[in-house]
Amino acid sequence: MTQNGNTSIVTQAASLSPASEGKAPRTARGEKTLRKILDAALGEFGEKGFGDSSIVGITTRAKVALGTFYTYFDSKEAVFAALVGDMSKRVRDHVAPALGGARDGLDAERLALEAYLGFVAGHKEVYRIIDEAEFVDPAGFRAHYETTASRIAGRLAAAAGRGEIGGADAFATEVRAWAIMGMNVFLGLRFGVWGNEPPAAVAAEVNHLLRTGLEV
Amino acid sequence: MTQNGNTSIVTQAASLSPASEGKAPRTARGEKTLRKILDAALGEFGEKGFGDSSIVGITTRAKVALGTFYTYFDSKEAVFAALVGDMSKRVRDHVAPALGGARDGLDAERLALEAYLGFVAGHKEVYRIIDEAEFVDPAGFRAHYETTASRIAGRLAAAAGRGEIGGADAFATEVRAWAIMGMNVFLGLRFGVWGNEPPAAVAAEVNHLLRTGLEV
DNA sequence: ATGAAAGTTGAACCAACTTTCAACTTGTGG
DNA sequence: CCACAAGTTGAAAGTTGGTTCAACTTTCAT
Repeated sequence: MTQNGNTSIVTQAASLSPASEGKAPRTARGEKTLRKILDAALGEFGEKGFGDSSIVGITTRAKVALGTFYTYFDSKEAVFAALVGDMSKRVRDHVAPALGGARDGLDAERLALEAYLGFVAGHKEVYRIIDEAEFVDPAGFRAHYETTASRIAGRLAAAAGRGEIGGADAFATEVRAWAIMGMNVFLGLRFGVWGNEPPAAVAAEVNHLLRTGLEV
Repeated sequence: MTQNGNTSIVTQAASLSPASEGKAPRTARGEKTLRKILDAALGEFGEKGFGDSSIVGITTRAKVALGTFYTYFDSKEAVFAALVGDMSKRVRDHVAPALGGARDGLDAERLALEAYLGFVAGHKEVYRIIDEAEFVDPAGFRAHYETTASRIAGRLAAAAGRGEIGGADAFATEVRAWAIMGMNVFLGLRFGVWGNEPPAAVAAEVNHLLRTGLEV
């Protein structure tokens, strides 16, 4: 339940290996070790949270010596920050392709929520890392949500441009974007992390709300 | 900016002094000390976050000896949990009265958001404590949001009963409630904690969305 | 007034981590 | 095939901060 079958979620994140300043691996061996550490860190942080995690815990999981950790990172905070970046990208990369078959702007939001809920259910650790970033890596946290909100706002503006939804100035658009993002995140917590209700059902209900509102 | 003028937000929370099991104060003096510790803890946690806070930091702020802390609490986690309970109640107590003059069910939600935004702007520490509870006091965190969601769901059900909004089964009502709550929390972060846009403007925009949706 | 209960104090103890480092191993380019 | 750079190792030093406790002070009921 805690971990997904795939051992290396980080590995999939291709080239980007954001180690600490001036600590990038220079050989294939080093790169492999760095990945092992990142994977282990994801597991450790996801399971225990930042506070109860330790570097020994990470290196033990990664099956490398304690000192090796410092070859790639300056501190516990640094690995965490690296992970936040990776996870942020990972969520984006999972949701983006789902928008392809959208019939209109609001359908895109429905698909986005559905994809997000599915992702969260399968990767609770990722949800947790991003949430905890508020306290461990505030800059990364803020960057993640501001980027996400901008993306939503962009979609809304496009839909407004196509005459699908009511137009709005910059302020109203930002309010709408943050509202939608907040909905998504909390629905992810309730129906993805805590419960496991079918994403499509949740997304459908939300889409109805988004389209026509609640008033009779 | 960090702290509000009022020294003792906890003090206002009247009687409830949720110290650790079997550690309730039995005299007036003890009660006063407990309040000093709770106030200091709120300041410490709100400023530094749980991880960077220390019990020495708390007792220093409270101007009591280190050992005194353990007269009322079993651990750092225990004070935090006590605070989460207090803060949860505090938010509720600030929002509830604002609903009084609502014209209808959805107007109540508008007023609730407006009151919440105002509260958050003035008490960023409270927002932070509740958010960090996800990792320090998961049970308290969950209780807070489940309670809040139930309250919103109750209001929606009542509005539906009065024929103001479209009816919905239990599932749909819960989805709606969590969606509204998520919106509120994220708007609180963006426009209350990070920015300070006028609550009324934000709430008005959201209410429009909630009433008639985005579709033209 | 008085003694038992409640509360306060802070030095000292201790467990848990982070971080460093000098020796050792592996891989690779010339 | 050799030499040097890159990477790895884990014991040990160093730090931090939570928790304990026995002595001391204050409160309050009788």
